[in-house]
Amino acid sequence: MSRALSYAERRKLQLRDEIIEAAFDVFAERGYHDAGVTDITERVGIGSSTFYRHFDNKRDLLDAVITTVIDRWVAVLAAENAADAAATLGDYRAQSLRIATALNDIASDLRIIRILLGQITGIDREFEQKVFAMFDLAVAFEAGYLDNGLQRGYLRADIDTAATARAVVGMIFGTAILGLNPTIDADERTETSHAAVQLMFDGIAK
Amino acid sequence: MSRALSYAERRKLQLRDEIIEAAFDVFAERGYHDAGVTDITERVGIGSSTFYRHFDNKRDLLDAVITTVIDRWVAVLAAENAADAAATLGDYRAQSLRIATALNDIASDLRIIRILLGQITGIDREFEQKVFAMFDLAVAFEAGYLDNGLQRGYLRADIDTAATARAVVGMIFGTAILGLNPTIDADERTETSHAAVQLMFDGIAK
Amino acid sequence: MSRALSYAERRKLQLRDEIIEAAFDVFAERGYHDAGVTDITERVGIGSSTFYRHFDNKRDLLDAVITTVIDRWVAVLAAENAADAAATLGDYRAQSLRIATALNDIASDLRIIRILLGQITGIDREFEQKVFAMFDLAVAFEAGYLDNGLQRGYLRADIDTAATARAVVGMIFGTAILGLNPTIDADERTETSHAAVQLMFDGIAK
Amino acid sequence: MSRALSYAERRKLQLRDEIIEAAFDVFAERGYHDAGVTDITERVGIGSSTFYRHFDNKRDLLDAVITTVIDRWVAVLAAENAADAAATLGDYRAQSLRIATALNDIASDLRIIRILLGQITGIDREFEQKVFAMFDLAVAFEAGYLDNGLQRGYLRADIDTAATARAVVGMIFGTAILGLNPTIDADERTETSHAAVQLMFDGIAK
DNA sequence: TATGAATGAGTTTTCATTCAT
DNA sequence: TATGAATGAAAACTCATTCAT
Repeated sequence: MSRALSYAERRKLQLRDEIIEAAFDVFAERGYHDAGVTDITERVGIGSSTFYRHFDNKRDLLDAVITTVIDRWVAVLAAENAADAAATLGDYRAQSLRIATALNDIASDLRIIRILLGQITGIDREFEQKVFAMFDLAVAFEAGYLDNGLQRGYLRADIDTAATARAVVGMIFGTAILGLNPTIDADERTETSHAAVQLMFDGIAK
Repeated sequence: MSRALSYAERRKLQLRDEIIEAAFDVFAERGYHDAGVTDITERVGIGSSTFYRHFDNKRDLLDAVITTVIDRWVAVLAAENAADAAATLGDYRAQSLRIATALNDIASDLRIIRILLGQITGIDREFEQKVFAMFDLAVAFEAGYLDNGLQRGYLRADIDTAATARAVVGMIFGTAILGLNPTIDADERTETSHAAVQLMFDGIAK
Repeated sequence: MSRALSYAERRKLQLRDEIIEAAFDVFAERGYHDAGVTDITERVGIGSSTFYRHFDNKRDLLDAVITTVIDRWVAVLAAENAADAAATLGDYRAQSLRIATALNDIASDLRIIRILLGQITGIDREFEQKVFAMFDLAVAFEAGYLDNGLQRGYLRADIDTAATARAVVGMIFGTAILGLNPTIDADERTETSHAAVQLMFDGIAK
Repeated sequence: MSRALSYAERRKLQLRDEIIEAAFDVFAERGYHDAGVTDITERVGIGSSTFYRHFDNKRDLLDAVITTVIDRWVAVLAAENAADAAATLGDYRAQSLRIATALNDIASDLRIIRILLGQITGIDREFEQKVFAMFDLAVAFEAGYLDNGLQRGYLRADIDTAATARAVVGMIFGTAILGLNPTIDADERTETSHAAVQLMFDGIAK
């Protein structure tokens, strides 16, 4: 049983969170490489070396940032984690819309997309692997849903669930990246999200 | 009529191309920021300053690289530029498969995806804009195809062509990014591509 | 009323001054171009990048150096700034000797002459302009003295005060440059200074 | 007896002179350090390595330039080399005016002043020594004239000829440097020159 | 012989991280 | 504990000089 945190300890955790929050801004605005540690500490209003009481180094901060983000994504997926929850096509469509909406909410914080999806290959291999692991997880979830739908018989029998799961997940993250384009506004992002769900279920053919 | 190039001029262009080719490797392997100019010149087997006879600076080289790439992508799209070419759903499906296959061929050079899609927000705003402009172009093409299909009457009347075009293009580039994952092999990438086309036309619903 | 400086602020200003002082040595010994930033930081005993906490760049340091010097020169001239102070030829001769002695004292720090007069056209146009502006100021002062002497009637009526002022100022700085010659010792510099004053007032004709 | 030069030899010497002439422009405009070898070769219209057929290196070219200049200065002084030529004050004054005019003519080519007097301490010790040697020579000449005048009895008996010679030579070169100031025009330079001669003989006192 | 492409040593400058206060 | 001054390693870039054609 963990004892209650002392004031100082709570204060420390809070400052850590403030740093992470500032890092969201700065990493998103300038990109990881261009973002200076002092850019972040100045935004928080602390001295630059205080940063090192909370993180080992700049790379460590990025880890904290993406862990926070990935946890949130995974939570959304996990909230719907009963792969066999959808008994009918209607259930599944409703579930998919819930997920799409939830993910869209997260993605509406464009900083996250900029940091996580915008520089996948621009940091280092470890970073890449983390993002790919998240992709894998999403694909596994999606494949589970599709397999369930096949078993239940409400999906086409001829779909390759693994490949289709990748296509669906690719569409989710791909549209999120397109949504970074400043020429696209929030409404258009929502419309795109809905179009993606319709595409997924019904396709475009008459 | 441009006169024939002298030997020296051809030699110069050839070296320029060798540098660009090496940059494909190095930028893809290490990312733009981590790639040193000397990493590239060493791979070509030239002195570091020779580089500067061919490019103004490292950033200028990246421009040459992405221009090369974007030109190739656009050429693929432009090769199918008759938006009204597809008279029937079958035509359109065939056309889409051709494009998907061509893009997949390009994307099979994973270096391109790593450089162009892997660090969109990690370089600078100008780089971002170039990639987004390419996305816009692809979306405009796709929307044209869809509008044609609507007019011809072989597509569902209820689709939002703009939003659907974004969903389709997002799927294309999104699956390309997923394809960077080393756990995915070339066959799986092809399967994903086919699944994407099927998804697009028929959806998953029975 | 400016509040007292904190210890850290004083420390910072002191280090800045130490860098400037080292720059006097190094710029004088090696010339601006040949002087490396590390030559200066090593002399101060600091790391090379510490320099950049105090100056924007090497050129900025030169500005600080010459500003310091020009301020000193101007202070000497300004200390005698009452152009109409000399009522008689004797007064004026005494005043001229005072100025000559004061300038000679400054010029005895040969580093100053080496930096300021030794590379007038060797840095950039901005540097040139600053030195020329200082010359102009000296000429204006001198012309003021001469005009006063004409009015008071103790100078030859036929002198062209503007041209003569340039000749006098040219002599001052010209002899300072000759004084850089290592074959000339301090005594000879003083003698030259006195000869210059005598020349100025009496000429050489019997 | 040197045999006549072949065409090729004459051509080579001519090109050498063209390079020197271009160097006058470029060294004067940009200063020695900022002047690139290619700036000079481009002005001549030759390839950069052709330069090295005529000069060992960039520094060697500067030597050729200043040797040319110093030779010209010395020729002017040597043209008047009979130190005992002036039998009367009038003779000497006339001689001084001739020298002043001749030097002024040379100095009207401001490039020379910019190169030779503008960066005395900005190149290296050898350059400095050459300029100082030229100063010494001029001082020795001037001291010879003054000694002659003393002996002949047409100059003040109380002048320190060595120190006065330095003052006079300092005035000559000092006013030449002031003349670089773009606010001073050719007429003013001539007036300054005359004022300097008058100052030298008569001083300013009534 | 003349060329200009290639060279690499050298310099300035940046920034994540450490340390003295 | 918090600070920010100090650090030094690293990297882009320049240019006098050489070399292959």
